[in-house]
Amino acid sequence: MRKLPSLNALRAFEAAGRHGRMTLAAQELHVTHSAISRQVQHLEQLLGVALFEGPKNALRLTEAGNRLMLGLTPAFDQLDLAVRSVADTQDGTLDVSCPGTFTMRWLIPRLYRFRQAHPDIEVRLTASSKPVDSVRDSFDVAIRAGTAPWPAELEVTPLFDEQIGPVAAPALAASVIEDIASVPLLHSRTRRHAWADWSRRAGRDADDATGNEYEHFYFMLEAASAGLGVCIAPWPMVADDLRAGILTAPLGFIASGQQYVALRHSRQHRKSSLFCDWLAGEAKAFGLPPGETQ
Amino acid sequence: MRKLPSLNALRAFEAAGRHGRMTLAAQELHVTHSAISRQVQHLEQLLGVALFEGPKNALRLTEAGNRLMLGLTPAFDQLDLAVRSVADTQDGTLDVSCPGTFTMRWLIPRLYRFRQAHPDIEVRLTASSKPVDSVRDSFDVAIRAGTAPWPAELEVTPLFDEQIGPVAAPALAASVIEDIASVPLLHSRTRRHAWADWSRRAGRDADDATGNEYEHFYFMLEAASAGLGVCIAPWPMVADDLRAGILTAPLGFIASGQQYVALRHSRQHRKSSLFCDWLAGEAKAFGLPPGETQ
DNA sequence: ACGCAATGTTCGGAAAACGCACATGAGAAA
DNA sequence: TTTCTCATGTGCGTTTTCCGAACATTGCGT
Repeated sequence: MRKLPSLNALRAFEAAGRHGRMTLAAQELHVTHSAISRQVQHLEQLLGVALFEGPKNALRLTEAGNRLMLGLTPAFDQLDLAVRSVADTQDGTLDVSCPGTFTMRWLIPRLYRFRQAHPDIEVRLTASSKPVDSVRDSFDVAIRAGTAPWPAELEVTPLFDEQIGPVAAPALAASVIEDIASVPLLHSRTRRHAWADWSRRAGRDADDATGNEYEHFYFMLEAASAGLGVCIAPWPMVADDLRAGILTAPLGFIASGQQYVALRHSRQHRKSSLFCDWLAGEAKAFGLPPGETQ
Repeated sequence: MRKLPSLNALRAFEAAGRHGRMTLAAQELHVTHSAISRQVQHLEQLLGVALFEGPKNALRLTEAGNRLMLGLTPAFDQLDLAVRSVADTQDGTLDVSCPGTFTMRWLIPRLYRFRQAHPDIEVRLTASSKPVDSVRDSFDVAIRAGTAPWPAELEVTPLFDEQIGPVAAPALAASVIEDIASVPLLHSRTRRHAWADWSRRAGRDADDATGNEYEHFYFMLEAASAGLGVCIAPWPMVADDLRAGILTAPLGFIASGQQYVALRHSRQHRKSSLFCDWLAGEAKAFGLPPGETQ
């Protein structure tokens, strides 16, 4: 049978023992030092032992105080963990898993608007493109490009269909239109079949990629912006560069057959819901590629 | 940074979840069911999730409730352990380490008086005669016979000097007085030199023990009581038998040079202090052997 | 000696926690 | 179907806990 003294007093003592100063504990717990002082004294009275010793301006834990700290700190940590695992409030952290380039090219440039709308929510981003494991992965929301079916236990928020097309620096636009084969066809290691896929969907002869291979999609895009060639890119990834005139899409965009979606646990989690709703809104406002035909 | 809700509400929920009934949780925590009900509801509001579901008379934990319980129960157990490890109050358990025969012959016959005086203290006895290791041994109080110096970090309460002398059944008293060598000199394995020590201190010729050897002092005493011989015994161990006429000490008692003491940690532990004070009182009331000359 | 920082103490007020009385709902028994 | 019992829920007033503010005390550094 447990016999616990005032939990509030235990919490105050633990904070004071951890900080070594009652004023710091008071700051952590958002009370005055005198409240901490009284709680610690109250606990000493309840337990019948001194927990601090030494002069006022240089308090030290007693041996009993040290021993109590050994148990209290992990116990309160565990309470905190337990509470965090179920709390569903409108503040706190939100873990978002997202492909790296999408994070950099689309999400991060827009995330400030979510922070403005929900300043109490701290969004933590993790780069990942791998298939979602709803049991093992510890995300709140995962953004992915792919095709249905999505894991049945997750709630799916569609963002936009993926549109792909050749993009290059504006100086290469005429060459691309006249004879695309005259321009180096850049590709990335992660999407080696990008050109073949695009050709098939665009109804063109299968073109092999003749230009350099880049380890990351982001590097390939930078090469294209620098005029080193033309590459196949999804519309969301290059939309801002197109609008800025850094890149151009001489042959337009076509659907790739994949879709961007946000996935979250079906359990009603307010922060996840808020985030997915916000994503959907941003995707809608994002619009379609210029001259999109299908 | 921890962010903990009302600890009181967490405690109420944990008890309700463990018992599966709010009324039982109320009993455990010595409040009414309505207090538990309100605390659980308050916690549900703070966390933003339901923790119980189902009809009033058959509440079940929700999935979130179950998950919270997984963390809360061990955390509260740890808080309890931590508090118990330092609490020094006037109730609870007291661990006493004591030589086995002293336990049986002196302490146990008197312990009921300590229990009467302090019904909230549960005394746990451990038999041991080995030298006290103040760091490794987990006793609150240790009773030992020996000589100074005692370990410096322990507080010493003297109980009585050890007085030893030959004891036998009353039927053998005359023989012992007339010619002690005519009676079997019993000894125990643990004190093989008892007769030689006594002889030297009594100013007699060194007598070798000629009687049976007994593995335990207690067995040897039983043999003496049964008239099988005479043995050397400390006064406290045989005082009650002498008073009852079961044994007699024809040649009286002399100091053995050893002392019985109670040892406890210098730290102010109330139960230990209470116990040592009581021991000292009982030792004083115990008195000296009859006809004690030195 | 003085100033500063840290804790300790007292008092009154605010907030949390509580008991009590009554309400509600579900299941069992008549 | 009705009634009873048991368990939780709700509202109100009371009690207890907790707190801030103001002041006191102590030790250290200048």
